[in-house]
Amino acid sequence: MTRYYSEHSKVWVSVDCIVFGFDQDKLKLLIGRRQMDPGRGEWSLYGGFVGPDESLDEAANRVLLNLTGLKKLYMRQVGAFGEIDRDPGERVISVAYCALINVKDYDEHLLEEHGLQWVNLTELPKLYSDHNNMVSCAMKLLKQRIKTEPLSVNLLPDLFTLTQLQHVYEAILGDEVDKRNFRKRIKHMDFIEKTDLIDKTTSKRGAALYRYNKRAYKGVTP
Amino acid sequence: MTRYYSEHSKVWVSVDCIVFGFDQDKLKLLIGRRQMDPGRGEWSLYGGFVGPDESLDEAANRVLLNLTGLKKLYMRQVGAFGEIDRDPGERVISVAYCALINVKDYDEHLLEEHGLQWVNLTELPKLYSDHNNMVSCAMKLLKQRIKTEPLSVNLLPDLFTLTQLQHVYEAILGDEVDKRNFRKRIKHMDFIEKTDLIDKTTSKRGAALYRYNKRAYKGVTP
DNA sequence: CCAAAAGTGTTCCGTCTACACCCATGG
DNA sequence: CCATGGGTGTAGACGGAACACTTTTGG
Repeated sequence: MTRYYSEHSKVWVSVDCIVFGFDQDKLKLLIGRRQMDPGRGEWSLYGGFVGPDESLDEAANRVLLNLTGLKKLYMRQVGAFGEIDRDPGERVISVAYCALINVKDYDEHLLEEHGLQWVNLTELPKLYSDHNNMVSCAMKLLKQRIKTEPLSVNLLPDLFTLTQLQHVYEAILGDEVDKRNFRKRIKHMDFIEKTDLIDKTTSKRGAALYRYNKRAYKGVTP
Repeated sequence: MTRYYSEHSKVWVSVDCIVFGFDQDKLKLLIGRRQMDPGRGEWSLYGGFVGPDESLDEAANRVLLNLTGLKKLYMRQVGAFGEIDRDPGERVISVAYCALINVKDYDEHLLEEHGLQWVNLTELPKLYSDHNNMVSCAMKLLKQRIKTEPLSVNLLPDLFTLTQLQHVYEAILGDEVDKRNFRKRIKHMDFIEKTDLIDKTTSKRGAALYRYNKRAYKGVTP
């Protein structure tokens, strides 16, 4: 089995998932209390070791499926983190992935089952190991990508109002956006289409519901 | 030693270096014939395994130092590549790094010593494993970053003419750039400063030499 | 009838783009 | 004196930013 590279040493490789959600006009992060040593009880991203028979992407998908019950999430690699002492226990290299999900899709009882919480990104506690660093790298990516990719729809239900969509932009960019300019920009995006449906829950007048049309998206997928 | 994670399996982790150079108005890549099995003799990026006592960045720096004799190169992580069968020999996860160097700084006899060649990026052969894929990921990054970072100066000598600089942009973007607009843009960049020196080797009239002023660079360093 | 959110256009300014000619000089 | 690469300015297009009022209706 060890035919070629046996003189070199192996290391543990893990994946850590940065799961962003959106609720109450805020960006949230899914974190939990670490359930193993070392660092048991510390706030931490959810992760897992990469097995011998799965690729990095597969490992990340497995962890995310386990965590959310959802397949086919929006998921992107953030990067590899390999400082020698990043993990207090052993030498572990970790590849961070970020995922975007709609908090409402998230099965509430999974929170308890895994001891997880949605926390506001602005109120993030100190996390285990270098996880805070991973989160800020992921945020940088997000801010860049939201300009070119229709990321935002991954954080919303299938049908959403333009006001909701605007709140997602504002939460990611950390800045206010002009409503009229925003709506003008959205009009030019073919992959966000108006439906005939109206949402009456948030206002007396009612707001038009929009939908993401994946097929119409002709963007770069880097 | 194996205190915490012993029930999980380890994998080999390597770093692969995508070394870009610039010469004769073309972007070049440093590749060599692979000197070990499997794949001995195939064109390949230069890489190495990550040792137990070095971080990923340290491993990449070690490989690059070994390869170029140069420290303090411009170097950035491209990403982790972890398909299960990406390496024909064994399961190896590789983290790709890209570096930019000035071909003229490169010690020619290292080429022979390592069996390396500078090849035009446009004439890249099939490389070992998924190295072609790594190269195209690195190119994408480069194209993005050249818009916000003064990457280009890493590919040139300490003193350079604006025409040379323009050729670097053109090579990276793969497109022609208008000379007047380009020079206008450069004027606004404080970190590229004119010197009193004149280069007479490329034209009869002579061209002003410019220099990169690192201290004046107040950009994002992501 | 009024509070609360939805919806809608215009103007201005800065940035990017297209474009063509003169300059200096070595050979 | 001429071929070669170096160097310069202006006008129009385009996109982003600032900005305020009307509409609808549940309570």
